[in-house]
This record gives sequence, structure tokens and C-alpha cells, in this order.
Amino acid sequence: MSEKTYTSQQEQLARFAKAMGHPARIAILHFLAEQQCCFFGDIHEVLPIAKATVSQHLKELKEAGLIQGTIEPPKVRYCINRDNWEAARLLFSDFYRNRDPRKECCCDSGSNADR
Amino acid sequence: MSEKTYTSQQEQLARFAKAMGHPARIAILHFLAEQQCCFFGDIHEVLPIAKATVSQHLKELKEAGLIQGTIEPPKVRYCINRDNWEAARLLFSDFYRNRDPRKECCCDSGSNADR
DNA sequence: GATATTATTCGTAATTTTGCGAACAACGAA
DNA sequence: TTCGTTGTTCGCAAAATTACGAATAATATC
Repeated sequence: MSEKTYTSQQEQLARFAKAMGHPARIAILHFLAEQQCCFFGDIHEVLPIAKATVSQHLKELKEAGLIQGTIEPPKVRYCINRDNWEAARLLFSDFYRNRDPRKECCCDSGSNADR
Repeated sequence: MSEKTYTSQQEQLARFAKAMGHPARIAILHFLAEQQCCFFGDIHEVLPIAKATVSQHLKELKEAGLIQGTIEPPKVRYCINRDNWEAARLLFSDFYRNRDPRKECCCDSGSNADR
């Protein structure tokens, strides 16, 4: 409590979320999750951005651990990183897990403001 | 297919994810989800950042729709926006829904590269 | 009215993100 | 070797993000 820092779980969740924080990257992940996997060109073909930009987004997704790429000359095959995908799935589902449902969010019993 | 744009679902998911893309904001959401709701000061007290920065993060979360704030002079009470929280939960759980589990990610049957 | 409390807004700075075209690298084929 | 194909990297610009202290607003209390 006196430390005031973030837990590594929070950091990890934020990292995954940040990687997902752009429509192009969501579209890429979507596409990959459906296709099992595919080549760079297939991904580029589906997106409204230049290939340099696609490459950058792929790099970020790779660094976040959500995807992986293997060179298959002259192409590069990308696919979901299943392990980290599962890890992300767990973190998100845990995060959004339904809390105890005393529905009334706030402003009903004004007694939990004890600092 | 010739349009090459993002679906509104993809945009919405990216918006939620982006809002979650910082440890401080994850921590805020975490805190709010546990407390039902609480005051600005309570949130600030828990985070390792200046109040101006906390305010900024809260603003972003509000703009993403994940939280809401009500003024209760001289304080401001924040809480989760249940509706959008549920919407986000659904989007994320749908996104990470387990796909049909032909485990072998790629590189096994090299025939889906038909562009 | 003056004062204290609470939170937002302003102004600023440093860093990161997003995007593109051009140049480059790596490889197979002619 | 020379080409053509495929992706990545480089260099750059514009915009957004992150962070802070100081100033401000809004309200309750003295």
C-alpha cells in the first residue's frame, strides 16, 4: 500500500490490451485466428494501409507475444501464438469476470468511502 | 473486400482495448470493479502518479465509456459503467473464444494460401 | 466575504505512435 | 549473374500519449 506500484499481472494485461488497441491490429488478429495462419501478403491485402505500416503492426503484435512469424522464402508465414493467446484470454476473462452483483453501482449506500 | 476498412466491432474493441492499454488505467478499473465505486482521492491514493495524471486517465476511461463520474461536492464519485463494461466483456470474450481446435497452428497442411 | 478541500484544466516537455515512400535484404528463377 | 517477388528497415513527419506543477473552478465552512 505504501509501494504504489502496478502488479505484473496488471502490466501484462495492459501490454496485451495495448497491442490490441488499434483497429488494424484487431483486424490482423481476427484474420489470423480464422485462417489458422497465412502470409504477410494475405494480411496486407485485407488492410487499408501500406505494407510498411502492416509490417510495423505485425512487429508490435510479435513483441507483445500474440503472434509469431516464420520465414518461408520468399514469404513469411504468420500465426497466432497459442500459448500467449491463451494467457491473454485468461487475463481478459478474469478481468471482466462478473463481480458480485449488488447491481446498484454507487450512490445507494453511501458508506464505503472510509479512507 | 474491395473496401478494405474496419468493422465497427473491430473499432469498438480496439477502443476498449486502447483504454485498457496502460497499467494505471488497468489499476483504476480493477479498483473500481472491486469497490463498486469510490472517490477520486481514493483512486489517486493508490496510484504512483500525480493527480493531474490520474485525472487524465480517468477522462480517457470515461471517454471510452468504461467508467462514469458523478459530482458529489466537494468530491467526485467514480464507478464502472455497467452497460459498457458488459459490452466490453462480450467483445473480448468473443474475440478470444476458442476457435476450432485443429491445434497445429500452421505449417502442417500448406493449402490455405489461396489468394 | 475569506478560507480550506477537492478535482479539473492549462501549459509545457519528452516520448511514443502511426503512417508513408523509398531503399534495402533475401531468396528462387531465368 | 541478373531479375522479380516478398517483406523488412530507414528516414521522416504529424499526431497522440504520458506526465507534472501551477493555476483554476466549485463548493462547503468559518
